[in-house]
Amino acid sequence: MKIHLTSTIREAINMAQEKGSLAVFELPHFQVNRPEEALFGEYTSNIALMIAKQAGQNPRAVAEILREVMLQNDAEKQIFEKIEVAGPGHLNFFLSQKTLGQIVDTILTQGNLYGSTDIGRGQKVNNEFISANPTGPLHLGNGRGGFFGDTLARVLRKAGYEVTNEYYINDAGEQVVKLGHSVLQDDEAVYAGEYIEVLHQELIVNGVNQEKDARMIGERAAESIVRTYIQPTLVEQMGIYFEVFTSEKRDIVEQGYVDKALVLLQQKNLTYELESAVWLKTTEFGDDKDRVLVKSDGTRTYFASDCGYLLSKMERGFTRFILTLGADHHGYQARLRAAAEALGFVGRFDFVFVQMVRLMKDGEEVRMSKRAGNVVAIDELIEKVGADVARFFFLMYSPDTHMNFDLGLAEERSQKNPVYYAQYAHARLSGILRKAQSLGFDVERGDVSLLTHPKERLLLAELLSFPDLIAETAEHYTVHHLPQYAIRLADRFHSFYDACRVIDVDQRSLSEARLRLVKSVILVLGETLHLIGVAAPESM
RNA sequence: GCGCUUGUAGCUCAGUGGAUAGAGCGUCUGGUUGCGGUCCAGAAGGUCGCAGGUCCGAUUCCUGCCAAGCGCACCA
Repeated sequence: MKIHLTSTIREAINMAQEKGSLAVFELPHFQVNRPEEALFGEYTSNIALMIAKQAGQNPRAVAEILREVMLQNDAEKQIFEKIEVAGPGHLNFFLSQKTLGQIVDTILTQGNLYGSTDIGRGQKVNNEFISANPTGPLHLGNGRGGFFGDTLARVLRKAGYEVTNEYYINDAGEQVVKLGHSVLQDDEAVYAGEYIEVLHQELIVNGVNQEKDARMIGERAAESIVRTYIQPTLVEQMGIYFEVFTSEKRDIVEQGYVDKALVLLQQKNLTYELESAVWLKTTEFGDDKDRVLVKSDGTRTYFASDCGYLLSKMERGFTRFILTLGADHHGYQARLRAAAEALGFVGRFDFVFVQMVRLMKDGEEVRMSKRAGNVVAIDELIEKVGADVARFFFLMYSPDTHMNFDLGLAEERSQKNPVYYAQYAHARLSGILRKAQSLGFDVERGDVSLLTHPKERLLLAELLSFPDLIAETAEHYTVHHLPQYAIRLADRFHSFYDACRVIDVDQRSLSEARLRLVKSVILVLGETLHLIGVAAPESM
């Protein structure tokens, strides 16, 4: 609708210019704002003001001119009920009953596909997220990034992108050696927690061969952690599916990607030797200092592995990389971007940084976890508050916010939690439909032009904005707008429900119109909950 | 010292170059014996961190400062 209105305005401006009532100028970029509660339509706030500035005319006069032309154009289409000029030169658009009613037909025809677009058609997106070191259970930050990446993938797919969810396992570096020492429980141990105890028992005490090499032990422990903690948590608790798990050791190093990347960068003359180390000229691509690829002792850095990994992604034909990282990794952005460019990647490379989550209880931060040692494991939180609550709660907030998750509140007030509010609306809607069907109402044929109540119009306007929500989220990764939309839609529905009786045997035709609206809301709310990744229950 | 992120209602957080800055929770008042009360309507509560700048207009953009979190390796 946003785009539709924009083009309608554009058309009006052109016509006014042709008639000479507006000066000719280059049309600035402008947007039409979202539906506003007080109005049942949409409005643009600054177009007339912007034009007035360009054309050197009075803002209110410009708004009047636009209004006249648009009303003329609209005579046949009947998109608007009225257009008014208000304030310092704002145009308010009130959508017609016809336009609003059509949305129900559209939704019921398109079903789950309502809101889908093809803006991403032909684009292969690599969506890498979590990629936690295989040195312990997933923590809260991993959980937040995981939910984010997963829902982002769902939205991108709905917008027509071909998305590959990918998890990178850093199983070749020093972290694995540290893990090995930890499992051996020798002087160089760094990780602690119940899971280390378990691994110590399995691999050392009950180990078949008395292997003491830290790297060997670490590699075995890492495999075990991925298999017994990380993957079950992802699949069973978090509901996240990855198409690809890439092992640094097996898929990158042993497949020769690091070597290939080094050769390629050398051929491009983007490396140099200094103090017997090999450096990549990342400063030529915006980094603030060059980075070492091969250390003076001849071993490769982690960054060299990253270059190999980027090369492997490039060979798989992606046109866009999305990399969701913990905020503590923001320092890598410049060098990874530089590396991709140096290797010849020409697509879009987006970074999302997820800020840390502080778990609060009784006003104090909860730092320790029985299972995971000095961090809190995501599956422990899910066991406490449930997967739907954890997921919805994390997704509600922008990744930029340093969020405080109040555990006490989530546990005690679970009935008041927004996720239940949205789910309850879905259950209630479903209940209405069931009842209507059992009473023999025709839920297919209602005349939507009867939906003229203010609460009905507000609900319709909300449904109307769903496709914009999908498009915006796919473009700007504003995933947190989805839970907010679910809450707002549920809110509009409850308000409508309170004011408008749906099932009424004395007003059959009105009931049938409202039942079609109810069906539309079920579809859109259900789809929103599905994208968020929580249940859309038909009863609770 | 440099960099990234953040600073909006009592709390957790949305939002925006424009008309009276929003939601949930909490507080207060009312409604609802009716399609599922896990509901609805309303009220109170804000110098949008501080100070400058750009602009007709800044909470939004720019600069500086203050505060919080996180980074600044030939570690991963």
